[in-house]
Amino acid sequence: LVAWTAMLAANAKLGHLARAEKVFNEMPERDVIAWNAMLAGCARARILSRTKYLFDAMPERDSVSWNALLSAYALEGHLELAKETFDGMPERDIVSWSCLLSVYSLHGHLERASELFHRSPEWSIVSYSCMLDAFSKSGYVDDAKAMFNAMPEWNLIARNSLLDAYAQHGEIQQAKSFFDSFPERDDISWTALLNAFAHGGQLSKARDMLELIPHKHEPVPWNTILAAFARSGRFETAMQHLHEMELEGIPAD
RNA sequence: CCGUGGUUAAUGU
Repeated sequence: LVAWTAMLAANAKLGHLARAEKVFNEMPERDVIAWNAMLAGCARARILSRTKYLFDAMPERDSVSWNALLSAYALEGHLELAKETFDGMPERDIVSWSCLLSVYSLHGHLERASELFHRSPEWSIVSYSCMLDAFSKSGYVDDAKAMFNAMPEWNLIARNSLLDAYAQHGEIQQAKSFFDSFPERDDISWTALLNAFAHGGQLSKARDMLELIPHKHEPVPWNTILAAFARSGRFETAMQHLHEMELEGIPAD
């Protein structure tokens, strides 16, 4: 059962919904975790009707099922349905709270996010990260930083979030020294750093930094620079950059 | 106290 569910979840995660459903249908038995995996697959594929249908058809539901449904509504931008789901849950765990918080954060509702954060019975690293993003999105870099400092522990996502806050506001020095202090970095860290230089008016420096990225052929950092050239009205440079991308074998998507 | 685990929540164009 564990192996079947792992297969199911892997297919669902890769977006192979049909294969996931095939596994689900062929499984000799299904427990609530298998149902939840199938539910999450539909949610990720953004087939809301199927997600809701599965949810209603499940023989039993736990908080993971409810959280998956909440998350499905959030993905589709149905804030009210997400809220109704949250309110209608028989019990709310720490993920339920951070899930609804993420909905408000992602959609830029700082007031609602803040209210929910303070009403939460407990905070996880995700709750803090969501609030950090909510502040950052609304332009409150200092509050984002305060939220970061208030966290009991930090991971790469939290660090990337604050780095992105600096980057979005073009605070190059802050971003640079913060980036240098990271115990580990991923492509998102690098992209955020590029963005700091791009938004801080040092576009050619940002371009040069593409060469320093460990995974040089990730398309997102290149697209970031391309977008920055376009925003600044340097269309000739943008076209040249696009040509360089072709030469590097980076597909323009 | 720490680590691990078949399903759900947070970061870049």
